[in-house]
Amino acid sequence: MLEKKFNPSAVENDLYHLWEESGFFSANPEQKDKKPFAIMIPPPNVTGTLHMGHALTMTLQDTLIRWRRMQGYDVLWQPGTDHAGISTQLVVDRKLSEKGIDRKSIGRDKFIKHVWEWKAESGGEITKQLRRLGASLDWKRERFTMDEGLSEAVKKVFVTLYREGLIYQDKRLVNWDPVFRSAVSDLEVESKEVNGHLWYIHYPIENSDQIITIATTRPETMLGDVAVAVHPENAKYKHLVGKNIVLPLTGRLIPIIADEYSDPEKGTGAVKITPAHDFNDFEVGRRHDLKLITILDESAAIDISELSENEKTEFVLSLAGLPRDKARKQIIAELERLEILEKAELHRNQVPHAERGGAIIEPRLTTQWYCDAPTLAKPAIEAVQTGKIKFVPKQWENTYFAWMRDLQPWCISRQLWWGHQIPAWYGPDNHVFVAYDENEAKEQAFKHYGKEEILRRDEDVLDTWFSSALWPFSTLGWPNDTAELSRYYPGNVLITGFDIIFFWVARMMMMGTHFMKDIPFETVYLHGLVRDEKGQKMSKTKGNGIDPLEVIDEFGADAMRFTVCALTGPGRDIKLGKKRIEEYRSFITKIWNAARFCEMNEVKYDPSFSTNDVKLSLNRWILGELSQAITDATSALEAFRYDEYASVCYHFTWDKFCDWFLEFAKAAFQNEDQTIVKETRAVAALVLKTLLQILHPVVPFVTETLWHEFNFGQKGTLMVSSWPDATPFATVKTKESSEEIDWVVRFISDIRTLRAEMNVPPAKFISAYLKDANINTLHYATIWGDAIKRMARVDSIEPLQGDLPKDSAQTIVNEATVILPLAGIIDIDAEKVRLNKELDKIADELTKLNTKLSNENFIQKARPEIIEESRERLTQLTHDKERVELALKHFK
RNA sequence: GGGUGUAUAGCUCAGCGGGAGAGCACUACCUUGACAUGGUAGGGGUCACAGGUUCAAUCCCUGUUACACCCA
Repeated sequence: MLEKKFNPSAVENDLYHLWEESGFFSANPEQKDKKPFAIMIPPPNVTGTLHMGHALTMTLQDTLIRWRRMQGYDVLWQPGTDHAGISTQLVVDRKLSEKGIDRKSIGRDKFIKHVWEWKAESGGEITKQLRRLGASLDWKRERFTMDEGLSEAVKKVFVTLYREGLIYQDKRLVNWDPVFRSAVSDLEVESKEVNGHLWYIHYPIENSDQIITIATTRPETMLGDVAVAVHPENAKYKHLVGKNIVLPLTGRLIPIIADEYSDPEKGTGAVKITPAHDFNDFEVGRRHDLKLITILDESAAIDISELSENEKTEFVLSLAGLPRDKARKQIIAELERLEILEKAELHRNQVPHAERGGAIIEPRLTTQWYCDAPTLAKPAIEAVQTGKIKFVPKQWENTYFAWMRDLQPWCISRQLWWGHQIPAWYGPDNHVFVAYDENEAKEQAFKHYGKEEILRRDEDVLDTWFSSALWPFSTLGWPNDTAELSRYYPGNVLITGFDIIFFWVARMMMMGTHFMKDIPFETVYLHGLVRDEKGQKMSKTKGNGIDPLEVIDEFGADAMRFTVCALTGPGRDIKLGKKRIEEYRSFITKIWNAARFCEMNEVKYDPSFSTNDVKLSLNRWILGELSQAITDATSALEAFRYDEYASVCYHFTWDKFCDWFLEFAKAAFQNEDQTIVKETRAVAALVLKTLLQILHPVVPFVTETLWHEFNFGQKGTLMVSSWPDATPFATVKTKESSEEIDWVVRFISDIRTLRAEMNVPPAKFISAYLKDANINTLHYATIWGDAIKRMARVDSIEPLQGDLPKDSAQTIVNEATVILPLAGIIDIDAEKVRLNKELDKIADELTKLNTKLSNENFIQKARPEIIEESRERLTQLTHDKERVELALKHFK
C-alpha cells in the first residue's frame, strides 16, 4: 500500500544511490549500437555552494539528459569543477590568516599545498549538493580543471598557440586590480557611475602669461602628464598647438598637441594626456610618440621613481607612497594654494571596478601574456554564421557576433599563485623560452646561449577561463586520442546562462574550432537568471536568495525541479519565490493521489494486455489523449520548450487523467460486467505507467517511486526504461470515442453550470430531459447514465415526452436541448437574466460573423477553410439563438 | 551614446494574421468512498500608446513611452 502522503526526503537519497550504483549514469563509448548524446556541465567553482542558478541550469540539463537516455542514446553528462583562481586563493588565504599564517611568509609551494589540502577536505561540497537535485551526472568521469590530465591539455594549448604566434607577451596598458595586485581581463571589469568632480586647472603656457584651462576627473595623475591635447579644428586653441605647457607641481615642459580625441564640447575642450594611466591617453600617446611616465605603483600609491630629479620638488616628494585618493586631496589643496584651480564641478564619473572584489581598477603599464583572440575568433564566428552552431534563443547570435567582431587581445596572465603556472622560463637576459617542462626549456636555452644558464620560471598563472575554454575536449582526454574524444566531441548541446557567453561559451568555441578543427557543440541553449519574486537579482548581500537545499528539504527535489521547468520560458529570466514551489508541489501530490486511487481499485500492470483489444470509448479516448501528450511533450523537449513540456504533463495529468478519466473510471470500476472492469484497470495501468515515463525527466523521484510500487519494473529502472512512442496509442481508433467523450463532458459540465447558476444545492439530485436529441445522443445518455448521474448529480435522464415542464432551466448541447425541471428551486427572473445574457453574447457573435461574411473582399481573399469555418459557426450560432429564444418564450 | 529584450486578467506568464488563454489569487458552494496540497461553478482583459500594411492586426511594419539588461 502506498503511504497516504508522498514523503520525498524518505526516498530521494536511497533512489539516488541506487541509480548511481547501478551504473545508469555512466556513458559507454563502446555501445556502438547507440547514438551518443553529450552535455558538458558548466563546471561550478570548487569553492562554490549550490545556489538557485545551479538548481535552474542543472534541472534543465538533467531533464534533457534523462529524456535522451530514455530515448536510447548513449548519454554522457560530463561532471567536474573549476579551480576558480581568485576565489579559491581568497578562501584559502582567509583560512590561513585565521590561523595567523601569512601567505607570503610561507611561500608559493607551501601555499599551493594548503590549497590542495583544502580542496580534498571541502572541495567536494558542491558535487554532493548536485546529487541532492537528482542530477544524473556520470560521476566516474568527474574532472577538475587543475587535475593532471587537464593541466597537460592547458600546457599543450599554451605551447602550441605560442609557437603559432597566437600567444605572445606585450607591454601595454592592462586593467590592474590594485588590491589583488594582478591584471584582470576586460570582461572582469565593470564600469560604474559614481559621484565625483570635474576639476578645472590652469596650465600655464611657456614664455607667456597665457594659460590653458584643462578639465580632469583625476588630478592626481597630472604627475604623469606628457601633453595637452586639443581638437585640430578647435578655433579657440588652434593657434596654441605646438607651444609648450609648464606642467604645474613638477615644472615639466609638455607640448600642446592636436588630436581628435579631444572633444571640444567636453570640459574646456583641452585635455591633459597621461598615457601610462588611461586607455584613451595611451592611444593618443602612441599616435604622437609620447613618453609614458608611470606614477602609481602596483597598489595604486604614488610612485615618483620615473620622475627626473628636478621634477621631484618638495611637494612632489611629500606625495610619494600616498594612496591615490589621499594624493588627490593633497594635490587639490596644493593647486588651490597656488591659485590655479579655477573650479570644481560635481560630475558623474564612469569608474572601472573589479567584478570580483570590487576594487577600483587602475590602468597600468605592465608586460603580460596575451592570446590573439581576434584571430581565433574568426572560425568561431563562421561556425555560427554557417549555422553549424545554433543559439537558442536565436537573438543571442547577434550579441555574440557584436562582441566577437570587436575583440581585443585577451590578457591571460594573472599575478596569482593558484592556477596553471605559465610554462615559460627566462634566461639571465630575460629571453623567454616557452616549453612543456623545464628540461625542454633548458635545451632551448642551451641552443640559444650556447651554454647552460640558470632559468627562472614565469611566476604568473593563467586566467581561470583559459582552462575552462578547453573543457569540451580536455575532459575527454585530449591531447590523447581517446575513444571518448571521438565519440562525444562535439557535444550536442551546451546549456548555460547568458551571462557567461563571452567568458566561457565564445572561448570554448575559439579553442574548440582551433584545436579540434570542429565545433565544441551544436546548440547553445541560453537560459535566464533566477530572480526573487520581485524580479530582483538574488544576492548574498541583499539576502533575498532562496537556498535550493532548504527548498528540497521542505518541498522535495521534484517540486523544485518541476517549478523551474514550468517557469523557464524562452529568453526570459525567472522570478522564483518559495510560494511558487509550494504551488507546484501540489502537482506532485496530485500524481501521488491519482496513483493511490489506482492502487485502491486494483489497477495492475498487465504486460500481456494489448491496446488493440481496447473496446470502451473511455479507454480509447484516454489513449488518444495520451498519444497526443507524448507527441507534445516530445516536441516541446526537442525545441527546448521546458515550460510547454511541463504544461503538457500538468494538464494531461490533472485535466484529462484525473478530472475526467479517473472520475468516469469510478463508474467503470463498479460495473457488473467484468470485461469492462478488467479493461479499464488495464488501460489505467498503461496510462499511469506511460505518464510516469513522460514525467520522469523532470520529476524523477516521485515517478521512480511509483514505478516500482506498481511493479512496472524493478526498483530504480524507470530511468532506463524506453521513452514512450505515441504511435501504438494513436492507432487505437479514437476519433468516434473522442466525439462521444466530448459530448459527455459537455453534457455534465453544462448541467453543473446550470445547477450552480440556479443555486441548486449539490446534495440535491434532479431530473434531466433531452429535447430534439438524435439517436446518437440518446444512446450516449443511456450508456453514460451512471457516470452522468454521479458527476452531474441527476437521478434520471430521459427524452422529453409531451409538454415542457413548468419552471425549467434550459441549455443547449449540440443539436439537443437539455431541460432541468426545477419547480420550487428555480428563480425565474434569474433564469431569464441568464438566458438574455446568453442571447446577447450569441447576437454579438452573429453580428460580427454576418458582417464578415457579407464582405465581398473577405469572400474573395480569405482562405477557403476560414470562410467555411465562419459559415459553420454561423449555422451553429443561428441554431443556438433559436433555442435560447424558444427557452425565453417559455417564461412569457 | 550604441545594442538587445519586455509591455496580454489583481500577480506570474503562455499564445497567435481570422472565435482572448494557463497557473496562482479572488467570489460562491461542496468534507460525494484518491486527493481540502481537493472538487464544482463563476467574476475579471481597449492584449502599453499612436500611425501604417491587410478583406481581417493583440500578433506584421514604423514611431512614441515605460521598464530591464548588455556594451562604450
